[in-house]
Amino acid sequence: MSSALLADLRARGLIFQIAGEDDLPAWLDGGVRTLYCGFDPTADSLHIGSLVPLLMLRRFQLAGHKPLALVGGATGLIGDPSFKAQERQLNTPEVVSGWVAKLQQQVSRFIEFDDGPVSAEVVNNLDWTANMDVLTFLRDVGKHFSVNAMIQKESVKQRIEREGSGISYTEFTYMILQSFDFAELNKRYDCTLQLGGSDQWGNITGGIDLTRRLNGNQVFGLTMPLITKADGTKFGKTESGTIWLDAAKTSPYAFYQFWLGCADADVYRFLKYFTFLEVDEINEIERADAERQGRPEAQAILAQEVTRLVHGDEGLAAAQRITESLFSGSIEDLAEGDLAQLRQDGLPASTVSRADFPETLTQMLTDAGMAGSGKQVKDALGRNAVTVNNRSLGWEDNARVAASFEPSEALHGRFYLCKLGKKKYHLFEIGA
RNA sequence: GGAGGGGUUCCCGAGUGGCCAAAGGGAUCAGACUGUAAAUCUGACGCGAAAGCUUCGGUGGUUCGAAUCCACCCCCCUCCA
Repeated sequence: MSSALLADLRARGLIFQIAGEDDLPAWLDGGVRTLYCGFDPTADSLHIGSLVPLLMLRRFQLAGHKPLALVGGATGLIGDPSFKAQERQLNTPEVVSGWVAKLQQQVSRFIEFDDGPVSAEVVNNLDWTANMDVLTFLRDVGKHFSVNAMIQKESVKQRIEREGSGISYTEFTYMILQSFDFAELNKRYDCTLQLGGSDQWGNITGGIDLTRRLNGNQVFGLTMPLITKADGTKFGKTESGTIWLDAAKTSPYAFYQFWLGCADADVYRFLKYFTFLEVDEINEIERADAERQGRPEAQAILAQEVTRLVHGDEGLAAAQRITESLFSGSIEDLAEGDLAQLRQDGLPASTVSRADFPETLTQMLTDAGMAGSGKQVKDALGRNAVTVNNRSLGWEDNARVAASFEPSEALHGRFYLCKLGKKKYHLFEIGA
């Protein structure tokens, strides 16, 4: 039943370390097991960094195990110091609980809740920590931890040893809290496996030790590799910031574009990490791409698969509609309804009335969010990198805003598709 | 509580009285080349169309002139007690 799962995960490169490696395959094969992975509320949405663990829960579920998604209502109040260079700012309980509610909803999209014995559940560690008093915590939980061992953990080492940083007692306690979660889930749900990113190894093994001491049970841990990019830059961030899972924060279109822009050197690896396509299938794609000249197909497949997983068929369709019209089609062919639809679909857009035109294009495009400052627009104009409905504008047009948005050039009387550089589009809807 | 080190533009990091909007690197943006790639090369990179305006932890002061000197304050780190 499940050593096949481990083999698949290994083939995908999704396994970094396993605690209890010798016994885990047999344990998984022996029946329905409950496993969990935690997600701390550090923002009002998860970002794509959480995608691998989320899909991992689903992979286990598909293989016949019961996943628990833990949203850290308690741990989110403390802050995980693991491999963080600096102490983090505490968020207020109100803010955190608001985030918890959002994450619970988000997490739920990736796992199946109505699936018999392997039905997923969402749990919150605030449930078993909120009412625990300090003395009980210190006596029943803290007593099992050796500070000597804790300060040896790689995850907090730089905070303890490196000059220029430090760690508060609060954050130092995080590991104990997370360990307690595992022991508690073991007791409540018979949970015997914890998943996490490789940065969670220290916290996971802490939980394994505590579970053994508190409950006398052997439990397992599995970590996934840190997602890296071939060029060494951080995965999941772009020029415009974090790629969120929330459609309101990162539109399906932007999300789709993110994956489409994936480097050749990364794309096949990412297909294995982020999709449910079979490894053989992915290898086949890679071979086909290698034989073909020019543009590989893998990015399009990756973008399609992941966007569908996160935003559903509708979100994917919207993203592809926009992409198609901007990069392949010609904008003159777009029907009036299509343009309105693009706006609906999440193409950056704004409505301006002629009476409110600013003095300069630099102002107008900066206001629209197309550039961070007028200087950037100036630079782009100077290189003929700005177009409005396919007509290129130059620096000399800067003060001629109205002339740049000639009524006679409007699409369907009111739309102007403005492009800055090669990829940045903005739809202006201009009324009288 | 004591001693010492430090806080510079997104990040790292130079800069100890004018030549400093502040070296260098990274990141980012734009152009060429391309595949809406990569690598490479070029330009931009506090704000502003410009005139000009605002920055070097904070507040005051010295000076014709301060990121640089002085005073006080805040924050961080290390060691000692």
